[in-house]
Amino acid sequence: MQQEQARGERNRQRIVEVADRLFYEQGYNSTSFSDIAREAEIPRGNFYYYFKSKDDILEGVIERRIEEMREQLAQWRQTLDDPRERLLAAVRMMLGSEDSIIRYGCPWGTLNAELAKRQPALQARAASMFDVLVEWYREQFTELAVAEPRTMALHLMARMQGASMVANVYTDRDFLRYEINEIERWLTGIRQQGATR
Amino acid sequence: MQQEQARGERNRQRIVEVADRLFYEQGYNSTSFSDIAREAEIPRGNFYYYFKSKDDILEGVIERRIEEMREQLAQWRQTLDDPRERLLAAVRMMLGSEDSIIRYGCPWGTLNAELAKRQPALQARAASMFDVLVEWYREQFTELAVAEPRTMALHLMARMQGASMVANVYTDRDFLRYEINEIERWLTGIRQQGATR
DNA sequence: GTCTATATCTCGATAGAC
DNA sequence: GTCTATCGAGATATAGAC
Repeated sequence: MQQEQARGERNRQRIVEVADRLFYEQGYNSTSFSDIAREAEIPRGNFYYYFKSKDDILEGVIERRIEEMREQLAQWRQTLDDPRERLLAAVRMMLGSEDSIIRYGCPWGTLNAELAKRQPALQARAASMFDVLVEWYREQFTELAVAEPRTMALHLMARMQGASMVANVYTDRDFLRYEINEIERWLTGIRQQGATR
Repeated sequence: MQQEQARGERNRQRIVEVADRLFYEQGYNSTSFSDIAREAEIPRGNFYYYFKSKDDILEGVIERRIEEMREQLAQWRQTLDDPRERLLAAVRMMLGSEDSIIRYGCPWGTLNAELAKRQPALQARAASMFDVLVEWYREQFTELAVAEPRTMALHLMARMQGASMVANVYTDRDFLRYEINEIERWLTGIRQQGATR
């Protein structure tokens, strides 16, 4: 946990890495231990030494995704002075994931949508991934002195989710780029205290 | 098929109705024959008399959804003269499904997102549900003499999908209403040949 | 046409040898 | 700590009596 890495810590980490990818590409409920075991090259039975259940692996995946996002957000906050530029950087991030978004949708949105159906407790945990990003958006809108920064943050999320969803349904890269461009135009045009107008 | 309804046609129809609801509330892969059999009060074994596989039931569900949507769209086309009013009617339809959208997301979007992961052939069929609506949107935008009507249609779909997704993730009825209102404002403000401006 | 019984498979999870 | 063997439940699908 501290300076010296536990013997099994690497295995645990590898399980989470593989599960993260497979939960995204296949969905949570459609990914079995066998799938993860095969790709992580770790016997099925060993999983229960590192995690007490499949839900527990999901917990690890969510924590991992949150941590990665926090680091990315902290970096943008440090390197970019203008909150508007920070928001634009977050939107443009989607361009770097074009291929996977078109094939599998947004990793956060699709995970939440799947869990919302029958696993509300797990979905609530998955929603915390959204929280990290929404809260960061809200901070940037607040710095921009925009009215209702929280609502603006949710609106930005909705625009990105909608773009990902439709691009995924139609496997349409051009539309994804069009929508990203439109979101950029919207952000660029926002005036202080001008709300959405 | 024609005037006289086949003996088993009612059972077939009931299976599709129940499956339609359960695929929405639970997801396609997480809904079993037992689930459908229980609620439709039809023994598991009988399913294979009416459908040759689970995929075949999904096919029936998709056809049913498409048929219902076509009827709704035809009605709006008949009763509303202004294409802008028709689009607004389609957007406001979401208000009538608030509760279910917040709980389970958009029935079309979540089904497509689920199938896109590992069942591309089925997803392509599910995308045809989107086609019906997108094509109808496109026709209305064309009548409005807006530039790039097909892109506008996809954009409208994306706005609605994004609103549903975020409202679902946060179980946030107020945000769904806010987004619907914003979409209405956007549609109302569209000028001919003015594109998105 | 309708239903019961069941085959075959895979799932998440556990027991226990080493 | 690591691995094999296996459990009980539940999945889709089928066989065949009525």
